[in-house]
Formats: sequence, C-alpha cells, structure tokens
Amino acid sequence: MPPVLYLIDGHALAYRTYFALASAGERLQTHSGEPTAGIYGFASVLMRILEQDRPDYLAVAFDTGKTFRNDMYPAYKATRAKMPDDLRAQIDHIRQIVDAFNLPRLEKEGVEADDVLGSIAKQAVEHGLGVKIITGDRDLLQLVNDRIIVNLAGNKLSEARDFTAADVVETLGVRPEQVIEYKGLVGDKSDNIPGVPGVGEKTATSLLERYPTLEDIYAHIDEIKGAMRAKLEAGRESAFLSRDLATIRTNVAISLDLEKARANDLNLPAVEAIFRELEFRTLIARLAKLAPGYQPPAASAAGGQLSLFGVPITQVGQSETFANHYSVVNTPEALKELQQALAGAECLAVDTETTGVDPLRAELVGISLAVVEGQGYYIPVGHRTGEPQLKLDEVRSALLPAFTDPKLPKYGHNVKYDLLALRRAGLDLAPIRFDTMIAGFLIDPASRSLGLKDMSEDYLNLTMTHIEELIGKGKNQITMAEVPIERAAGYAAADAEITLRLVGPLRKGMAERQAEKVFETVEMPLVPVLAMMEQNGIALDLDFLKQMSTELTNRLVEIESEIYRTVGYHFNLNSTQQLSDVLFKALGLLPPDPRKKTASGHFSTSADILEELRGQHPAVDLILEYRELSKLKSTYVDALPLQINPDTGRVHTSFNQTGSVTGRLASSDPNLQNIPTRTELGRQVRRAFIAAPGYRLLSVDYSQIELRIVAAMSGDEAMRQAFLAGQDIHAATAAAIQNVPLEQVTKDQRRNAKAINFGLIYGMSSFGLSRSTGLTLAEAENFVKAYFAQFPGVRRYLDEVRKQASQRGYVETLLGRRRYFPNLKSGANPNMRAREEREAINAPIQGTAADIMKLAMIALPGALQQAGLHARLLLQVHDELVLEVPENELQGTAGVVKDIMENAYPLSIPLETEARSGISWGELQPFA
DNA sequence: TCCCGCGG
DNA sequence: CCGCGGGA
Repeated sequence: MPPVLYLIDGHALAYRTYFALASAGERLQTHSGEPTAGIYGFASVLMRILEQDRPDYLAVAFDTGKTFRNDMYPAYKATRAKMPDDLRAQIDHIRQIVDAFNLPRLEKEGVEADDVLGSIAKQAVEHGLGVKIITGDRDLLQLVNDRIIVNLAGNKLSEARDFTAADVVETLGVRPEQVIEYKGLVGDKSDNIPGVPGVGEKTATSLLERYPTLEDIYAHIDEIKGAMRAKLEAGRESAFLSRDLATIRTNVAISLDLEKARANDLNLPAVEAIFRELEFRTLIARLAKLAPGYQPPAASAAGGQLSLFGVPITQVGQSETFANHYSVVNTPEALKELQQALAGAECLAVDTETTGVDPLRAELVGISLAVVEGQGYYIPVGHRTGEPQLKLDEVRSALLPAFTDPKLPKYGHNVKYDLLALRRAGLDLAPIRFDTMIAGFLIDPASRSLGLKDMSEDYLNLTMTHIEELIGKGKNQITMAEVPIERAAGYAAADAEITLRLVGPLRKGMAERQAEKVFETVEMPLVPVLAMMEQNGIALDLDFLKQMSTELTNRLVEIESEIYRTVGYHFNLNSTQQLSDVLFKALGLLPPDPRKKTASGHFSTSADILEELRGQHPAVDLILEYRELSKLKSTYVDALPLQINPDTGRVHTSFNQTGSVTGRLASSDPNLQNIPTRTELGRQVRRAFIAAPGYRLLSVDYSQIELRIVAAMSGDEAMRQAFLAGQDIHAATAAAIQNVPLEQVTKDQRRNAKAINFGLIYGMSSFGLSRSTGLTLAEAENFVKAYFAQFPGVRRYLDEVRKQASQRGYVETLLGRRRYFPNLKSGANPNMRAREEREAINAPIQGTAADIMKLAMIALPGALQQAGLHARLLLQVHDELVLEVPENELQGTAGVVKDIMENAYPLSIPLETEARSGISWGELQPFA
C-alpha cells in the first residue's frame, strides 16, 4: 500500500462540526464564555485521525477571502448565510492548533480551499501517494478516484464516513467525475449556483445515466422530449456556467513540502497550552496518550498505546476484543461465582436486555452486571437460540438478596427502564443511587446526547458498539432474544461496565456544577416513584371512546363535504400547504398578517390566523371546526385505545426525567400531560379516563403555583399581599394596574391581567403580550409599564435574573437546579439573546414549581402508607396529581395529599391546592 | 422535515 | 416559555 497523504479541509470541517455540535445541543465554550464548538470539532477530528489512522503525511487547507469564482459570477455564495461571528473568531485558533502540531497550512489568495485541496491531491497522486481528504463539503466528492477517497463529516461528529467511487455512485447516483455535470444541472442552493431551473435531482441523475456530460446532453438534445427539453435549452448557458463554478481546479500553483507534512513531530507543549487555554480537558488527556506512543510511520507497527484493554479504542465493547473481561453466567458454577462477587461488592451497576422498547411489554432477555471496572457479567435468561441458559427462577433467587440489599447502592443508565423490566420478571432493585443518564442531564440539561453510547464517548472517550450492529434495523430487525448469547454478552456486559465507569466522572461533573443536591434529594428518590406510577397505569373506557370516534367521524364527513361544496372543489384538508393555496389563492382571502410566513413560503393557516378570517368565507368556520375535531380524533380518541397494555388492560405512560430543560417531567407513549381540557368537546376525552370499580379518581392541583413562586422569589410586597389575602390574583393584578377597586374589575381587564401574568412567567415581551391580548403594541407597552410600577419587586427580580444569567452563565431554581446560558455571556446575536433572556426568566419559575411537585411526589407514598391508606398515584400533569383511591378512603386521602403538596417545600407564601374527585377524569367534583 | 395544536 | 404527537 502506498503512503497516504491526509488533507484536511479546515474551514469546511470547522463549519460542519460547529453546526453538528450546535445541533446536538452542545454550547461549547470556555469558562470566560469564549465559544469553542468549531475549534473543538476540528481538534477532536484531527486527534482522531492522528490516533486511529496514523497518517503518513498530513496537511490542512484554509480559505482566504474572495476568489476568482466571484469574478466569474458575482452572486456566487451570495445567499450563503454569513459565517457566524463566533465561528469566524475560532478559525484563528484552528490555524494556531495546526501550527502547534507542526503541520503545514495550505492557503492561497484568490482560490478556495477546494482548489488547493484538488491541486495538491493531484500532485500527490502523480507522486505515487494515496490521498484521503477530510471535509464537510460534499463538493469535494468530485475528486474521488481509485487513489483519492473523501471522508465526509455527517450531522453528528460520529457520523463521518469514507466515500469511494462506489459510495459516491450509491449516494448521489452519479460517478465522481460527473458530480460537476450534476451540479451544472441541479445547481447548489447553498453556494447560489443556479443550475438549470426546473431540473431536480431525479431528472439530473437519469439524464446523466444516458448522457455522461453536459456536452453529450446538448449534443443529443433532440432525443429529449417536451417540457424537459425546453427547460434544458433555456438553461443552457446557466448549466455550463454552473458546472464551471462547481469545478474544483487542480492546477493551482501551490506546492507542498512532503517532509514538513510528516505527521510525527507535534509540538506537544504548544498544543497542550492551546488546549488548556480552551479548556479541552478530554483532549489533553488524549494528547498524553498520543505523544509518547507516536512514532514515525515507518516504525509504528508495534502501536498499542491507545488502548484501554490492549485494543484500539474503537473496538472496545465488541465481543471479540472484550472477551477477557466479561463472563457469561449460564451454569450453576458461574452463578455461584457471581454471587460471591456480589457478596463482596460495594456497588452494583445493572443493565437489562429485553425484546423491545416498552419495559411493560418487552420480555427480559438477559441481565448485565458490573461491580468493579474492567469486569462484566452477562446472565442470559430469555435467549431463543436454543443455547444453554439458567432458569429465571434460579437466577432470581441468586440475585434477589443483592438486588434488594439496602447497603448495596445500585447504578444504572435510565435505570427506571431496568427496574420495570426486572420487576416484571419477579426481581426488584433497591436502593437505586445513581442513574448516569440523569446525572448527565443535570450536568447539562440542554444535552441531547444522553444515550449511554454518547456519554461513553463524551466522558470516557470510549466508542461502544451500537445495538443495531447486533440486531440490525428497519424491517429486518430482530430482537435481542434471537442474538446468540456469545455475541450479545460482550455488548450487554459493556453496558453495565461502562455505566459503572461513568459514575466517577459524572460525580465530578455534578460537583463542579453543584448538582448533587438536586440529584440526591430530588431526582434519584423520584425514580422508584415514577416507576410505580408507570406500573399502575390508568383505566380507559373503551366503549365510550369507540362511540365518540363514530360520532366524530360522522361529523367530520359532514364538515368535509360542506367545505368542498363551499370551496367548489376537492383538496386535501389535512395538508396545510394545500389549504393555504385554497384560502389565499383560489378563494382570494387576504392573509391578515402577510408577514406570517411559513418556512416553505406559504401563508400560515394556524388557528389564530383562521380566527381572524372568520366571517369572510363560510369555509373558514368549517375548517376551524374540522381542525378541532380531527385533532381530537386522531391524537386522542383513536390513538389512546391502541396504547392499552394487553396484560393489564390499562394505559401506562412513560415519564421522562430528562426530557425538559426546566426540570419538568415529560410524558409519552402516550403523552397523558396534554389531554384536552380547555374546550367542552376536548374535555369529553377526559371522561374516558376512569377509576377501577370500587375506586374514585382524585385530582389535587396547586393553584397558581408559578405566580406564588414569583411572589416568593421576588419578595414583591403587593403581590405577596394579594396572595396572603387570598385574592383572585388576576383580578388583583388588574385592580392594581387599572387603579380600580377589586370589585370593579371587568372581565376584559381581568383577562388582560391574566395574560400579563402568564407573560411574566414565560418571560414574554410586550410584543408577545400584544399578540396574546389583541392590544396594540403601544397599549401593551403601557400595560407592562403600569404593571411594573405596581409590582416594582417583580421588576427588580427580573432584572436580577437577567443579570445573573449573563454574568454567571446560568440561572437556578430554589433547590439549585441550574440551566445554562453560555450565549448570553458571549453576547450572541440579538434574536438569540432575547430568546435566552426569556428562557432565563422562565427557567427558575417553572423549574422551582417542578422541583416542589417532585418533592411532594417523593413524600407521598410514605405518607399514604403511614396513614394506612391504599391510594395509587397514577399521573402527574405538572401542577396536578391524579390518584386512584378506594371509595371509602377518599376523604382521608385527599387530606394527606393536600397536606403533602402544600408543605412539600415551604415558601414565604402559602401554597394552596384544590382537590376534586369523581369516577372519571372528565367529571371531577370539588371536594366538600 | 415542517406545520399545527394539545397541555401546563 | 416547556413539552409530545399526528399528518403530509
């Protein structure tokens, strides 16, 4: 194999990784607020290449200013979004890193990095080298041939992949050398290359299959029929110009001194200094491993310095390389050994393999355990491969003592899942002391990479096998039960082992961010409570839903034909785009606010727009009714029965503790936190949620908990007095603003005051307020002014929160749950800034309410048991708890629940609750 | 993927 | 403001 020259496209890679990290929710920055996502992305890819590929030669190309393409076509890249300012500033750091690695920088005035890469690549091939180009820019694919491959970054850092000529054909449908012809036809929106108007991807690939180049197409233009031919003829000039723009030059006068590109003499202290300055801690750790083991390519055959188990890090978790470090427990002897290990254990990490994603339906396939780092156990119990495995009964009695040992703390990743799966198999797990997913969430609530695989990369720098490598994906997916034990074991044991290994770094991470208190007093104790609620589930009145569905269908059919009749023709009512055309083109209605665009360029048809169009055409009212009914039918009435668990006959929602950045729970499968309540018809759906025979549903909700929290946290006297006096807070607000006695507040005044109170909680602007109230912007501004004049403490509090958010970079709830706002510190653009300021105001209010509710939920089961009551907690809807209560215990239970909720976390303002009960969620009556 | 709409 | 889900 010839030596290989690695060429990195510096800008494209920084750009791509910047957005990859941003879209993954990472807001990378240093302590002082300097954004680093682009640098980090670039540096980690560079490190990965040095560690894993050991390139013979490596150089990095950069763009410089305007290029000859702008002379050819002034609009070139004119529409491309300007590079974000904070990324631009990062490019210089990237250049420094390249220098510190002693790698050549390739740049030339007047040409793009693409052209530099193309030219150098061509020269290298002529010298007999292989070339690999690392970029984020698909255009480079045109350079691929049998000596040049391109590694293209994906939407996530881990999704980069190599493209050979065959890969290009498979992905784009054309050969690499045809990429420019393809661009000539299709153009490129992001570079503002026009192409041939009207020719899309499909047309272009099929044309290029028959005629390999533009020249061939136009030479045979008479073989092409109809409209396509006309389009091609009209776009002829544009096609050739576009192709020229898209063509990467390979004859740029630039040269590379290969000796300088030998990737073997990085200036370690310089790199480390830069990484330290940028606070790339994990990269520094990798550096230490890289430097001593790094040999000139000729002598690098020994290798092996990068490993944890003596294998390259990419292979950890794959069974063949993990083989010495896990045991399959499928004999009585092995089980005995495991029991002995458990007896001496100080902690126990647990993971389960099941046949599905719903823990209340899936079957248990195997249990993984780890008690020390570097060693894992896999206990198969449900493999359907005919291989020997222990009986579940034996496993259960062997494990139960340790699993329920009060002195043995249990760890897991999303451990609520495993708890439920184990319970269904007759096991249990307590006490649960550490959930790595929740810990990761508290360290960064905005993180979208809380999967075990992601966290393993982020915190341990270990790449794990993905489950799809075992069970496949799509329609050929099998379940874990069909995977041979030996193949499953390495993967499964690694899950428990990695979980165990994550605990240390996560504790440290939580300590740095002072998240331990919320973790230990709120989130971890909540896990078993939520598991219990999910297990309980809630009963549905199926007959009622069936009848409702029929009635809705009938009415929908009526409305639909009525709409088609008034409009004059048929169209797809459920397509918002078609609807927009019908209303604003065919019917000629004027969009009330023509600025209200949608991303696809259509006018919005949202309910508030339609609301304004009422009366202008009979179809409008009908559409609004249609929308309401079809939403109800598809989302609730027809969907809920499908979610009933056949074993229990009830629906078991899943509560996610890591779903909401503010600390609220999120409910899914089905979401029982958005069952309608605001309209009469919607409320009907709630009637389908019923109590079991002999039971009643009891609902207790906090009244105005968020405003009470504002009053307490801000200490605003006027607001506190209103609450202490037990006044209707919205009316009291209106009275204060309008300066009228409380009794004289009109409905309108109260409604506006209510809107501003809500706006307050949501950090809303005058603009938002005017939208939600129908006041003019000026009126809304005056209203806000009057509000703050009456509640000066609230204003001070809001200013304080904003200041804290921008100075410290985070805000926190009363219990210390934090939400981070790195962009406020670094002064991002005004839009983002305003958005984050609103989020910063909302987070402590909503988050404190969420914390208090969680504390109540944790305290409740013990209090009920203490009182000898048998109520079951079923649902939490942010400020409401729903329980199923034996009829004769209603009164006592209501008292306990109210007491627990009202005293969960004492504020300087009393928390009040309201209890209601009934046989269904839809017809609850206040308690006597 | 976007748009819309349900809840708090 | 924060979510989840249906449908094109």
